[in-house]
Amino acid sequence: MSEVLRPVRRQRLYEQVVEQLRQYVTQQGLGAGDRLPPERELAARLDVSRASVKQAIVVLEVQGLVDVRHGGGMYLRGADLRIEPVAALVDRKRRLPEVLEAREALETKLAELAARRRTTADLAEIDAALSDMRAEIEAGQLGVDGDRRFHAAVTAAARSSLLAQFIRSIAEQIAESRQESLRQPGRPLRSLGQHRRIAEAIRAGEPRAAATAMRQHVRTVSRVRLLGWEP
Amino acid sequence: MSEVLRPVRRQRLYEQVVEQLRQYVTQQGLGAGDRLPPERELAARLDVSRASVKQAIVVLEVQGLVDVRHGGGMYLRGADLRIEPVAALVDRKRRLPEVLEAREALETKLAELAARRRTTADLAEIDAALSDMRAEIEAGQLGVDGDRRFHAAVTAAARSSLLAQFIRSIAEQIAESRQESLRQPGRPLRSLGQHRRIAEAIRAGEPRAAATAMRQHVRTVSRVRLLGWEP
DNA sequence: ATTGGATTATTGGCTAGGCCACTGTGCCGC
DNA sequence: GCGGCACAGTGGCCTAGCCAATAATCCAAT
Repeated sequence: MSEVLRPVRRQRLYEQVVEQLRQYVTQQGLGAGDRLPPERELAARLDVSRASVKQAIVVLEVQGLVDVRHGGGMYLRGADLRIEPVAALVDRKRRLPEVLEAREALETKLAELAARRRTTADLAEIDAALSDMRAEIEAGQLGVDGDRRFHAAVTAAARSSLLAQFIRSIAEQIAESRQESLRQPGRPLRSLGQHRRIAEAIRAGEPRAAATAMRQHVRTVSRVRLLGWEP
Repeated sequence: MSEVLRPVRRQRLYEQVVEQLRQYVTQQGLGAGDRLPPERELAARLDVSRASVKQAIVVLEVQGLVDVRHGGGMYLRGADLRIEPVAALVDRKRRLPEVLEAREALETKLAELAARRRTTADLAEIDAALSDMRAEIEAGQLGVDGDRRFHAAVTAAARSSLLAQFIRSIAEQIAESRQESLRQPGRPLRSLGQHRRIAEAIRAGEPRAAATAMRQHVRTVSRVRLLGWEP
C-alpha cells in the first residue's frame, strides 16, 4: 500500500466563485450594506454562467453573509464575506475527517521515504525531537513542540518537497488535532513511545515497518474530536 | 405606527426543495450512505428545474449533509438531512434579529387589541400572571413562568387566532431569548414593572398606551444575545 | 409644491434544453 | 478467467430566455 494520495478533491466551480467574491469584497473595501455587482455582471467578469454565480450566491445566502432582494440587488450583511467564527469552527470540525485521512496518507508515505533516504543528520534531528518531547513531558507539559519537531524531522528526512508542501497546507488543522489529542490523559507518553518505534524503523532503514508504525500512530491520534463542545 | 407585520419573507424555491428533500429522506427511512435520486428525477418529481434542485443540493453540500460524486450520484453523509445541532444553534442565532422584529410587531398589535377586547376574566388572568411572576422573583427565581403566562394572557385577550398562531410559530425562540434576558441582573424586576404598565393600559382600555408599553418592553428584552459562547 | 400613478430599465428567480466529463457495469474477445 | 471497451447513467456546466420585483423617472392632478 505504498500508494500515493488521491488527486486533489475536485473543486466545484461555485466554490471558486465564492472565493473570488470574498476576495473582491475585501479588495474593493466593501462593507456592511454595500451592494454587490449584479449576477449578470459577475457572470461576465468571472466568465462563468449565471447559474454558477447563482449557486455561489446561494452559499453566501445560507451562511447569512449576503441579503438578496428580488429585483433589488445583493447586499453585504457584514463587514466582509468571511464566515462567522463560530460557524467556521463547525465547518472545520466537519472537514476534520477528510484532513486526517489525508494526513494518514501523507505521513505514512513520508515515513517510508524517510526510512530509505535518511542521513545521519536526519537521525540526529529525529533523536533531538524525541529528547525534546521527553523533556517536555517530564516537565509536566503535553509535548506539543517535541511532537511537531518530530514530524517535521521525518518530513525533512523524506526529501519530498511536494509531499512536504501538502503537509504544510493542512498543518494548521493538524496542529489543532495534535493539541486536542495530547490533552487526553496518558496520551503524551504513549505518543512518545510510538514516535520511538517510528524512529527505530527509520534508523534501521525499514520502509515498510516505518510506514506501518506511522500509520498506527496517526490513526490513534486521529481518534479524537476536534472540539469538545457538544451541547 | 400600529402597523402590521411585513408580508412573509419571500421563500426561495431552493429552500422549499431542501425542505422536501429532508422530508423525503426521513419518510423513506434512508440512512447514512444511502443514495438520493438523480437530479433529473428529483427535478421531474418536484416539478422544478434542474437548476433549482442543484441550488438545494449546493445547500446540503455546504452543510456537509450530502456527498456528491461527479457521475456517481449523491449520497447521504448522516442518518438524515437534519442540520447538525451545533450548526443549528449558529443558524438560529443568526436569525434571531428577524424573530425579534416579528415578535415586536405581533406583540404590540396583540397588546393593542387586548386593550380593546379584554374581558374581566382576561384581566383576572393577567393579574394572576403578574402575581405568579412576583412570587417567583421573591422566591429568587427568574420569573420565567410568570413571564410566559403574562404574554399568553395578553395574547388570549386579544382574541386573534391568526396573530396567536404566528406567535406560536416563533414561541420556541422567544422562550430562549426570554430565558437569556431574565438571567441578566435586575432584569426580572424591571420586566415585572413593564408588565404592570402594560396591564394597566389594557385594564384602562387604552390601545395606544398598551401598544407603546408593550413595544418598549419587547425592545428592551430584545437587547440580548441568544447564546454567550463566543470563543 | 407635493402627491400619486404610469413607464421603463435594471436585476434577481426560474425554466428549458443541451453538451461534456466522470463512473460503473456488463459484454466481448483473448 | 481477464483485460479492455462500449454504453448508459449521472453530475457539472453552459446558453438563452421569460417572468417578477424593484427602482428611478417623468408626468399629471390636486
